[in-house]
Amino acid sequence: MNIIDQNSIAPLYHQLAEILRNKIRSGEFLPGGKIPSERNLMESYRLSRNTVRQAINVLVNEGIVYQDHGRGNFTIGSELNIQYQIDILVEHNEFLRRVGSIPSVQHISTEKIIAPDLVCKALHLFCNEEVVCFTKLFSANSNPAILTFDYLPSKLLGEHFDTSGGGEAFFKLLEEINGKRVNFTVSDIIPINASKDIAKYLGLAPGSSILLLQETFFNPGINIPLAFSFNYYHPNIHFRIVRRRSKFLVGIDPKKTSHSTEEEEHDY
Amino acid sequence: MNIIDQNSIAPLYHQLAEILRNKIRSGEFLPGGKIPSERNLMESYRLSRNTVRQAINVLVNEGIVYQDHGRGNFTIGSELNIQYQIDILVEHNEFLRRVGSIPSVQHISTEKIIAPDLVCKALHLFCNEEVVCFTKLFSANSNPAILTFDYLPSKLLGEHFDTSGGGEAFFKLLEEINGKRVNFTVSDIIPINASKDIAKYLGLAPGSSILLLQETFFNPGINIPLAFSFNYYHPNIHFRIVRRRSKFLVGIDPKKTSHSTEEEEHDY
DNA sequence: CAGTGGTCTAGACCACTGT
DNA sequence: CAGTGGTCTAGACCACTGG
Repeated sequence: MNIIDQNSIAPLYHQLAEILRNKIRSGEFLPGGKIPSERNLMESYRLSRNTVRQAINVLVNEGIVYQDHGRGNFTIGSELNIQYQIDILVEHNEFLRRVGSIPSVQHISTEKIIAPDLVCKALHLFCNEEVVCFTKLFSANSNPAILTFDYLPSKLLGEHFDTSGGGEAFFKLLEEINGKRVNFTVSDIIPINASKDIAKYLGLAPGSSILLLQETFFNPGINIPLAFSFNYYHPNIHFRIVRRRSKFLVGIDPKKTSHSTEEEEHDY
Repeated sequence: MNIIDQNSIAPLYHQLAEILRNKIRSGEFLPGGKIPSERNLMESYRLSRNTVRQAINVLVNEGIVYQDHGRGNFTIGSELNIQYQIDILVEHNEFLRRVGSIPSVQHISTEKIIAPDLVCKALHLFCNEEVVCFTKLFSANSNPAILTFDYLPSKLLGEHFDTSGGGEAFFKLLEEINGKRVNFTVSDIIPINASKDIAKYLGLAPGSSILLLQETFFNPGINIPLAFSFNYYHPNIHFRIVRRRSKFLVGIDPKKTSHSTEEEEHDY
């Protein structure tokens, strides 16, 4: 699929991003190497410059391409490949797949319980409200990778209660129930020592240092938390971040606001 | 500064982003509230729609604005404010300032040492190469927040060796020396138990669970690591991530490639 | 239905890089 | 200098939301 389909539902910039992404993954564009110039891509795919740039922007945000003014656009070197990209919302299975693993999910339990304090607070519930907790273990190549506890208020679940619910992404369940698309989540990354139970599931020694991701799911009408998750990560899953430097000050009360129409470039 | 300066060095979209950002911070745009529509902003600031969208895109990427098709653009609710945004590269001081703290830096030491193994590997050095290690403690409101160890190969430093180098951002030093702009870094987030030394600097009990950020600095000609840092974070510094859901499949070898010009929308 | 964001085009000029 | 990415405009049409 190296052709843009003008009639596809998928936007052109997305199709082009997909094409370029595949060429990077397949090695057709060498790691650290140059990709065709934007004007070149315009002609090759019969797209406007803005659309080409939009596509490349997607790849830049994914951390697999970088741009160098006056020189060109380049792929990121192979040793810098993302391990766990944390600023785009896709399900755990997809993440594991992306780092080259064969993912699998084991459904451990589905229980109605009184919401733990933290969950209560995160979901704006009353003290003794009931939630359903889905417990799952995601594995990569049969090795335990992520242990998840997903909490959903019983009142939202209604008649949907279903003890199976195995490999499904939590998103999908949320959307079936809620009718609304979950379009973002907010997570805190917290370092903890694994409890005996958690360590057992992840195949670690009790007390091992691991990462806990506390995630709250929101629907488009924000400020209304829908659900909450604890995600415990096996140390083999690396959280890797590409931080790009923004060219201009991303400021809060700049120190020098005295000059009226001063340019704002700072080197942070 | 609510006016766009057409003659400023700063791009128009950046100026508009700054204006909107300030209105969000000041509370002029209520938390969770709607901001003016894009067409409205076009008129108010005499900008084209694309430029307005580019500005808003900056804020979306910063996690302080979200977009809702057909409804409008909204600010993120106050309780969701970013604690530590990890996908834009600014110096630690600026981060601390952004979460409402008064930052300060204590320069602890500058030493020439033989590169530790991890540093050697990260910087592609020979086994016994010499590096300079800058140790600093960043505080927020006088409370210890981040302990950093910055490593730079001696051969890059040349005559610049300077035992002071206190509060300067590591970036700036790198750029002075290297002449090139550091434009991104790659970091791994690792959970550890604080050693006695580290715990002491951060005012914690030895063995406390904390986050370690191992960061490698690259210059635009990528694949050439310039420098390396260990950053130990006090648990009071929260790492918070906003994950947005991408509307389209961000795919690897999609399972269904059978259909020739099939649309690619999937719900991950 | 009117109003909103989402996508796209065609064309322009600027700033930076390397030869 | 030619070639590259960076910014910007003016205008168009689509898709989604809500009354």
